[in-house]
Amino acid sequence: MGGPRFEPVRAIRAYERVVEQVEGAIESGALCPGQRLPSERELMTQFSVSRSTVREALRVLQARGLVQSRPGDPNGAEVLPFSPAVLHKSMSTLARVAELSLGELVQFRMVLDAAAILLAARLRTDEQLAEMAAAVDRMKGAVEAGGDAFGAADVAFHDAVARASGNKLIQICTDVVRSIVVDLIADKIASAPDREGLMRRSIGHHEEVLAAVRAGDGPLAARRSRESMYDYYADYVKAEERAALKALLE
Amino acid sequence: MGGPRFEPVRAIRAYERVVEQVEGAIESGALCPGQRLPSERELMTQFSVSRSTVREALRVLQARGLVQSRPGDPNGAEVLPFSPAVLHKSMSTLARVAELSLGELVQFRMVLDAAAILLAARLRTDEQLAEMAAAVDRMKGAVEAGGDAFGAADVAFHDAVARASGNKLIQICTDVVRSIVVDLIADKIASAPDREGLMRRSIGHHEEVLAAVRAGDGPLAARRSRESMYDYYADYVKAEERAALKALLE
DNA sequence: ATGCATTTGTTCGTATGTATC
DNA sequence: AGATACATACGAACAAATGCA
Repeated sequence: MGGPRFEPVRAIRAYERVVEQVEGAIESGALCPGQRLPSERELMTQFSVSRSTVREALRVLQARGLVQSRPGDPNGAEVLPFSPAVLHKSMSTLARVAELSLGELVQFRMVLDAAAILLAARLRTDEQLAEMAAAVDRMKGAVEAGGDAFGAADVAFHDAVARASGNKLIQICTDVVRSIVVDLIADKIASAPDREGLMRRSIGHHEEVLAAVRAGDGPLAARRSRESMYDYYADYVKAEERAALKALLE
Repeated sequence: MGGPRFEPVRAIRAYERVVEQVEGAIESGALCPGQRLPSERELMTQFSVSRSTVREALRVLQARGLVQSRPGDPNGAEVLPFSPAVLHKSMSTLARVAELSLGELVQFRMVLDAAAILLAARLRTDEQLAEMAAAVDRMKGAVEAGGDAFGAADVAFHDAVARASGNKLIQICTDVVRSIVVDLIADKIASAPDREGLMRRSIGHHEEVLAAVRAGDGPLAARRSRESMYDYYADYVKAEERAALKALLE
């Protein structure tokens, strides 16, 4: 019994090996953001493959957000710093293709934002607290000025909170999911009947959260954050999904 | 003031337009998983571009996990059902390139797993509860049998919980982050001094969580889940990061 | 500011291995 | 087994864009 366990030999495409090598060089740090890859013609001699193969590999690397090539650039493709754009893209298609409901997305935001705020309440610096307060002030100013900059100020607040949480993964994921949710219902928000009232109530919620963060009361800040999010989005969530959201409000 | 706001005209590559059209057809539902794209030669006539351009577009679509092409297949590329593989890939590179620390990953798991368990405690069916109990039983059996199947049973438990949460996004993200964490420290776990003791203590934690789920006490289940995860992973996290983890234990 | 050389974007033709009928 | 259609891969060529002398 037993015998040697042979791996099934799946045909590795030529371009895949090129991708693997370049990807490995980037992830190992041998290639740093800002550095340039050799030109396509140079790469084809180094890997001894054709130009078409090199180009297919470069397209894949570009789709993964690792490199970027511009036409005519004598320096070759540029190695990019990490950006959550690819993560954003794959989560967006996940939301569409895997049929994520708005309720699931909002619920995810309630979980992650509350966690970020709980951590921020305990780990924040005074400077970060000032950023949050400034964002809330800008939200107030936006209401007076007609509400155009309200969304941006709201994003700034949540981003300041996410950064203060000290967890880059939380920061990136909250940002990605927030923008997806906003995309889904931007039109509905814009055409809401009592838009100014919604904004004022949202500001009140944010001030309550901010006060709890200032006081260092993480659990209270988290609870208020969940309530605020529920209050703001519940109307747009299908009725049968609201129960799942309420389950987070204890 | 104000004038017409012109968009910067970025040169759209030919392959990008092919990608956009096919991607749109898939996301709009015009192309369903299992269906086949036209052959490359057919696509080049339909889009009136060359073969290479079609191929580069197909590479990008493949990198995004939307289609898959096999050599010699008379039917052309296959439209794939959504898989979190791309999400997994981009989060993995995020973990490496953006220098996510183990502490951040574990903290993220503590947040998401606790949320999943809180929801599961309130929304689970009896059948799902039985699945969780069965998984814990298998963990026990694995310890007797030498610990080989312990990890798989542990995964099965957390997967059952995530499914019972009713939130596909939570389910996918917990799975992705769990596998990344496990990859990072699989060797350290395997060579732990008192491996059997670790497993037994982990089983005890899982039983406590399961009891709280059975009793429908979500907050208790969530707290026990966070404690369990902290207890299991804290040793592998850098000392200066442990404070951030403890902030979640209130 | 103007060419010039080089690079990428794109096209076309061809050869090869492979899967299906 | 053979024919057909396919994907893979190579190579040569031209246009557009870029950087540099």
